[in-house]
Amino acid sequence: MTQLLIRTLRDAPQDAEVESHKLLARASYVFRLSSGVYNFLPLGQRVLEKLNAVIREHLNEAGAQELLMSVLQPVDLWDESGRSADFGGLLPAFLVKGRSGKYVMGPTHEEVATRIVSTYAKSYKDLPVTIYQIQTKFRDEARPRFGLLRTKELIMCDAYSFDVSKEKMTETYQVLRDAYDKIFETLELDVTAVEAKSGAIGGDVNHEYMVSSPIGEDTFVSCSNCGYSANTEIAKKKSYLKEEITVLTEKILSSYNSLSPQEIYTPGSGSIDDVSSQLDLSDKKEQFLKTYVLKDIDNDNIPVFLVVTGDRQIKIPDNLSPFDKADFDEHPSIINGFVSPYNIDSALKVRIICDYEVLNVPENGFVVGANKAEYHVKNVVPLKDFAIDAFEDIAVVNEGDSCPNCESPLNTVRSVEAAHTFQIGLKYSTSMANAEFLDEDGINKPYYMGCYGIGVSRLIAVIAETHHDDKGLIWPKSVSPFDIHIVPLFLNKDESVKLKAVELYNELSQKYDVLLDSLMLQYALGITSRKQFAL
RNA sequence: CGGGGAGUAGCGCAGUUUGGCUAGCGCGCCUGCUUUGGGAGCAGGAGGUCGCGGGUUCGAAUCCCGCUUCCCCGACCA
Repeated sequence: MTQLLIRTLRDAPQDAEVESHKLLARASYVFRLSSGVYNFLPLGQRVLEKLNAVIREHLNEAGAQELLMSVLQPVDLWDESGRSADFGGLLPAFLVKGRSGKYVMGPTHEEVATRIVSTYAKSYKDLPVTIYQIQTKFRDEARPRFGLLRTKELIMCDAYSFDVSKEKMTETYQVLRDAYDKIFETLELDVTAVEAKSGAIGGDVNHEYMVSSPIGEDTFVSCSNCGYSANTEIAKKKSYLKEEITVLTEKILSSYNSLSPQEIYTPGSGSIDDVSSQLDLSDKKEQFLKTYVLKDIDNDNIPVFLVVTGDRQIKIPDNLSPFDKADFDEHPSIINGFVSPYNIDSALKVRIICDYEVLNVPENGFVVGANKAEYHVKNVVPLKDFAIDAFEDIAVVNEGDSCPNCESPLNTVRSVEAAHTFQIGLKYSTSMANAEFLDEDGINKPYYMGCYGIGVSRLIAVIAETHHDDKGLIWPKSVSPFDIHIVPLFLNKDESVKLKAVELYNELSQKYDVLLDSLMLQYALGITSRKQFAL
């Protein structure tokens, strides 16, 4: 007989906003101790263990070996790989100062994994090797939110592969991705693997495993025709060839001769939203040009204007960094809020890059900033009224844009990132000491690495988010805390009921996870739903 | 870090504007009796530094000052 620590709530805690958090809190799966810090109650722990079992099964099948790395990692290790700097002085990690030495509470384990494998796998005969662990990670999130979806302390399954060559790394990568596919299939989650930004992990090829959800923090695009899919952070849209640009340029230059730029007074309107509503054109933001001011950190910090149509946002290229206040102070002719590629101060050295969409000039030209406080300019035609140094695909893809491969319209899907896999190549093996193996030709070579992460605690929220109805949670069979719930009735009237219930429990629990409910023996069936784990 | 909202019993809330009886209500919890096919009824009961500190006042959940925690939007996001 069980005495499960459960206290279901009719009302969700006031601080629970998203459905998964409400359901998991109301049904006693998780308990929030502090912002972004969650505790798993007995029911939640059972789900976690089931999830882990699914993950282990498929990773083991893929030849990965489970181990357990330390939470504490010496800061020296991060200095060695160069990532203390990447992470802005380790700010996003929790720092711990011991009696001797400084540590981070592991936000991720590439360095440790590299150190371990490079100690034990020194010969090409030892490779490939893939290690993994399921462990709590610590990330000092600027803003934890959405319940278990973004937390400071999270449970993750992270795997690291080590190969002798790029080709072998690619093969291993595929093996692990196949395992991931099986894991998500078992969990009854509909995931889409998309191309994504590698961020501070590093490497070129990487995939995010996205689960469609209206509360997702990410958006990816997908092409139903050719299958192209990518996170909007890096997604491409149709680009134009040089010849096409030439043709369009000539067309623009010959078609807009009657237009001439005209200054308009737009007090207080320093954003596209403001100015478009002031001009009564808030549903026609594509007729505006938005200019982002950045600096080229590889090239003497010269200003770069990224120009997109007003309905779009930009993807910031790696070599550019946004202007801060000091930068604006240094360039007084660049007026924040009214910046424009038109009528630039002649003394200013600036590079102007336009998105391809800027070639789609509206009938009356664009409305742009005037490079003068409180003013904009209308009837401005690119190429005619201002010069452009280059056209590039710098705008974030919008719904309906053309696919870069097949030009079909792209869909955008809001989503939650459930997992992320990376081919990181030589990043750690070349930056860290002795991260080499002896190859069959007698030469020491760096490992080709891959890294793979599944957000285990986040998955619980993702599953809850996608597997429920208006009455409560409906777990996939593979992770349900119990398979069978026995509720004996009329216990106090008939002793044989109890005997029978126990007998049934003993029999069924040979093969299933059974909950024999002793907490409500004197109650009618009606009240049992009070303690249903599905709530 | 910028903007907005909130903190009163385990959970959800009222009371605060206009200071004044012993700080209330629903759910949950405990005891007893009754009830037994869809979140039981009746009776009795336990449980509160009104987020924290200071101030004003005869008197503060309520007014003033400071702090703190939590949530949301944004920035950020390995």
